[in-house]
Amino acid sequence: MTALQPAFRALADPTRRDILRLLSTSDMTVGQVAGKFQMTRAAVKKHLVVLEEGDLIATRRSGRETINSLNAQALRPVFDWIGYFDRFWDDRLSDLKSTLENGETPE
Amino acid sequence: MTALQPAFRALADPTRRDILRLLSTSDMTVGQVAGKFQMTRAAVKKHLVVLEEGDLIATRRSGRETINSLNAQALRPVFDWIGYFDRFWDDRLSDLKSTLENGETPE
DNA sequence: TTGACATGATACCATATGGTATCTAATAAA
DNA sequence: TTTATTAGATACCATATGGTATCATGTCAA
Repeated sequence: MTALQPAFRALADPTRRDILRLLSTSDMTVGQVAGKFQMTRAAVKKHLVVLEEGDLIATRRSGRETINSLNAQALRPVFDWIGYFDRFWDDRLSDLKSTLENGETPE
Repeated sequence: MTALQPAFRALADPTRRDILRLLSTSDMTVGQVAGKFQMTRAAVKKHLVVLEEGDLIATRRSGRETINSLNAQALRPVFDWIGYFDRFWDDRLSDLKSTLENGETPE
């Protein structure tokens, strides 16, 4: 079973969502990420920990620096969970998807 | 701009996500929803308020009952926000979508 | 070696959050 | 008209959360 909760929890904070966007442009050290926000490095670090708990980012050590990188794959289960509801949308993708999965050609 | 925050916040709690799933099967009164969970009606009511703040559910009064119904449309911006990252997934939908949006036919 | 720098860890604080218990108001039914 | 039912409002509580300040540690460079 996929642990959705830590990912959903991590996404609930706007700063953390901004961090994910940032990391989608390039990997960054803790200091580089912190430099983009109006809060202390410690606060940013805490957000990074929550993102890590949600498996939304990966970290690797390089000397005295810790490099944070996006793990977008972990967003997939969240995307799919929400995607369940697309059947209730007016402009939905489900018709398209099922059509293609059946090997048919859309009009 | 779409107010993503109240929706993301509402989705961060597992009980609230369960409530959304419940309401996707049928509209329910507060009491009916509460009957599905191991917590007081007051606690469930609080969750319903948060879901309402996120615009994820709509309510209408019928006599002394309040009927809650899913507003799946409000999940769309959340879905799209996460969908931004699909370009980083191995098995992504973006190629397919852009192809179709250009009126082309997938292979 | 010594100092500067990047990070991590910890203690602390105010507020938000998720829950309960309890009370009031409106409506349906006897 | 009573009485039971459904819901909303409020007070209260323990814990989680988002933030700060501060200190310890490892690593790079002079």
